[in-house]
Amino acid sequence: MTRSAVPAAERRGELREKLTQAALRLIEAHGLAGVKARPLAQAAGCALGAIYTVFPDLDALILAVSARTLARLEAHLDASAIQPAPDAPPREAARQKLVALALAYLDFAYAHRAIWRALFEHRLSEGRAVPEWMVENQSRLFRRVEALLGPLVPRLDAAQRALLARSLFSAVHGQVLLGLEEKLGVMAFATLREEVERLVFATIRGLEKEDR
Amino acid sequence: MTRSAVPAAERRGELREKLTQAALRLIEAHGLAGVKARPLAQAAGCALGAIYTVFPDLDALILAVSARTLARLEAHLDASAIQPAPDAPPREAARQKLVALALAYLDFAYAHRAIWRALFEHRLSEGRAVPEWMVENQSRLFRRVEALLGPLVPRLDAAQRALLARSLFSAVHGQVLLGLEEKLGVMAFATLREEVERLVFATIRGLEKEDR
DNA sequence: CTGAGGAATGAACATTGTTCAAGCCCTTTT
DNA sequence: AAAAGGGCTTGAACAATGTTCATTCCTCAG
Repeated sequence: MTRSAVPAAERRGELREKLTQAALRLIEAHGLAGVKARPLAQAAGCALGAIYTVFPDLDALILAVSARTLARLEAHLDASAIQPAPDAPPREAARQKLVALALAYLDFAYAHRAIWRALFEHRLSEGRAVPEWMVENQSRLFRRVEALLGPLVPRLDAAQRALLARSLFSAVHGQVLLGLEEKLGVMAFATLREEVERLVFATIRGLEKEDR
Repeated sequence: MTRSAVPAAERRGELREKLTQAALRLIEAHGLAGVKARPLAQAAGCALGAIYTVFPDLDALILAVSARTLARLEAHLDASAIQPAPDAPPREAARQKLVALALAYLDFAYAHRAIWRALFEHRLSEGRAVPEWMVENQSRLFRRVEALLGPLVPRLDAAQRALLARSLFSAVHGQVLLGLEEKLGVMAFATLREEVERLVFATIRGLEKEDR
């Protein structure tokens, strides 16, 4: 049995951490395509082969970065949650919270463009399954929206609300995605922010009207 | 000067065509990552180096496929346009057309998943500009939406309508994107179709209400 | 018929991710 | 203290890939 001053398990953990950080910085600097084995090893100060002692392959490393990004995103959404006036009617409170959630999502994507993009750009090599903890993490985002829909569309049952939450999230995601894409022509961030707010609000109004 | 039975220019054109078709089939079979130089040459029945006599690199070839995909998409949208009852009020006609447009977009994406995805997955290597004909092609899609917004939000000026069209397109795009993504859990196509219809309709209603 | 010019070819190169035989270092044993 | 054992680390080597370019082959004017 080993009993060195620094246990093997801890050293492995440190290496994992250093590699994850290095990958994160590489993504921020050069996008997903910038994550290459040799620069990674260099940045983490380890041997080329050492990468493969803590990750089965680079895909797994990128997944680790994605997990961290999702955690950061959730923290950001929590921090950005607003507290409507206590005497506001529940409907109005839910509306405000929903708009604030969408804007917080946009803000995060804007502030951390590169790693946010990596979250969605990264496609696993053909035939590899997405780990279920990743699916679970994504579902949590949908559930945030779902929780706010109750007061707005009380006529819908839980299953329909879940679908609607997913749709709403997707719609906002699409706006953020194309809005931040330089490819389609630049758009001032402030303008994009207004557009997201406008569309979310309009959609809520429309949904409420139908539900009534 | 050359004057062979088959002029050089024509042979080049044929090769371009064969390579584009081969790339298209490869994308359909294995996604963007399936577009590799050697299989391409094999499929097109040409030498490896021949690829580089008609395309500067594989990126350009993929762009050629994308151009074709966009053309197909536009043709599909044209073919799917509906003609509302002639006595329907303009507002109602525009609503129906807008919903039909969104559904046609979804249908195309579903029917040609692989090449549709390729349209958006493909990122140019760092620092390369998107050709402006590509930007122009994308803008045409936005303008389709824009044209239908007139009767629905008459209070908005042209610039605001353009922004709104972009937002609407993005929202539908997001729904289609995440809806077809197996990653986030499967969703029956019929359900997705209903969801798109529901959200577009709700959004229109909400927008009209605000505009009134 | 011939040779010059240009076009096509695929071997060779550069850059990747990934593997694994070899060596190093730490622990245990004598 | 020395040596044997064994797991961990290492980076050279391999396979796959995009791209280039010296060579080859073809075409056709003379």
